[in-house]
Amino acid sequence: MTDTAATATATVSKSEQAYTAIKSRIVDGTYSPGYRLVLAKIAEDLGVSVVPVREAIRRLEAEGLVKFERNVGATVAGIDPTEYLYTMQTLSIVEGAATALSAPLIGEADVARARAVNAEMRECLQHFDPVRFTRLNQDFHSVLFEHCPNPHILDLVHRGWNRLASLRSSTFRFVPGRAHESVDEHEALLQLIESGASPDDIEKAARRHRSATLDAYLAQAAAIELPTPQTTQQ
Amino acid sequence: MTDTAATATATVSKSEQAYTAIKSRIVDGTYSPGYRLVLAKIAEDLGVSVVPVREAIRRLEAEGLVKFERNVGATVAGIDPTEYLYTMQTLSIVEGAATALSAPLIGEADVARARAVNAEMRECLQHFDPVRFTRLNQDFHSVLFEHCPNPHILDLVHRGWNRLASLRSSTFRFVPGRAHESVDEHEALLQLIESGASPDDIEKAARRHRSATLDAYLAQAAAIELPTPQTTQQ
DNA sequence: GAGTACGAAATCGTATACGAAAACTATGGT
DNA sequence: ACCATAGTTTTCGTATACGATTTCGTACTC
Repeated sequence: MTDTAATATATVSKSEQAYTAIKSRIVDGTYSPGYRLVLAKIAEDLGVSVVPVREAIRRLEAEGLVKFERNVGATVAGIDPTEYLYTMQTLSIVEGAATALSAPLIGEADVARARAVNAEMRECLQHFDPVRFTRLNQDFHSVLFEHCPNPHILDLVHRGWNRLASLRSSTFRFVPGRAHESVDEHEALLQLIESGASPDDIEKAARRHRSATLDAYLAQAAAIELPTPQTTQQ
Repeated sequence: MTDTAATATATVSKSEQAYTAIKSRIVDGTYSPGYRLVLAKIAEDLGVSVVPVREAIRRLEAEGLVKFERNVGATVAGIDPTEYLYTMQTLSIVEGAATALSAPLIGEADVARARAVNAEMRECLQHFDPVRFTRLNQDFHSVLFEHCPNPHILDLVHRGWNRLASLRSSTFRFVPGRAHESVDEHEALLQLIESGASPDDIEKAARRHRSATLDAYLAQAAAIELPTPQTTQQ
């Protein structure tokens, strides 16, 4: 592992290294929202100087994963219902488009794979395993949009998912009732694709699928009077 | 002017300065596609060192305005029919969504302003003034999406427009026949909005408006056997 | 006791410097 | 005449250093 990293180090710039390292730590939750990213500290951790770290952080800022304030420092972009709404809405749009554009390129093997994943998701509901459910959910949708022929749109989708991952979205999204609906909608989506439905219908369905998740969260958040908005600080 | 810049310098980081300066030079065409951005040279021009320039360029890379290659250097993102297609397709999606989300917030004053702009665009067609036409076109669409309540989507729209600007898109887009259609479609869009049409219909219309421009270009490009793909070099 | 002012510590921002990689040029061989 | 190769130049990549700014803690005043 360290070996692989070292080998890679030879061909990859340190700034790239830092970017990847920090990004994955944000996405996997090692650095959770609000966490203060002190340049010097990260630089030391990664065994590089501050310049590449700074550069990496600026790039992550552009992706919305990091919040950067002049002369103050960088923090992992915070959890905030409004941001969640923005992100989900944007994702519903770009993901819907990506799925529609992918649809004609999705083969039987892909559908079979997606079905297998969806079946596993059903199991997760039995054993109540939200973490695994969330991961599988990403796998499922990856199958749907991974063939998208427009790399710009695909990139936007990935950014959205990363954003959600960094927001530890499973805490948001795992509304049990909604999860059951979700797997049903997945099956419906697959059938729509299999049946060669129009891109427009597929797009609508994909979009609605995500919107529904957002709505479920909003409804719950309103009901429980927002347990999540632990505003800014870490 | 220099005065204003100097005053601003006091409160704005040099990296920010560099970012803004380079960005505007790309968007306004001072640095045209393929132009080589030599760090040291830009640094000298702006009176700063290479570090902030490098940072700025990395940020511009994230926005797709700059292409950056390890150990080789940065160039202004090139003109390339494929990229144009990707950008336009993406823009049609996000702009369509932005317009639909804005629509309920567009007031009579906005519509009037848009009409005035559109009238001017008609004039530009008489006097054949593509540059002004392009600028007005942006103004027109700004009215349509500027009220978009989702800043993420709005940001994506802006990035798309900047991208097109950097691609000197008027050379692409100003297909005379298409320009006439375009102003008509603008009027139709305004009427749709005035009549309180469903967001869905507005989105479709806005999206189609842009797709049609793309199609017109593609048709022309196919006909003239691509005069534009002056591939990479500057 | 609360609020303000001052000083120390932490952290950021950027210039400078130097090593490394790529691009270019010139020279020699076939 | 053309290709390969070695040397030179350009340009990038990053470490280090230091000044600037903010933050935090402490003491002082009202």
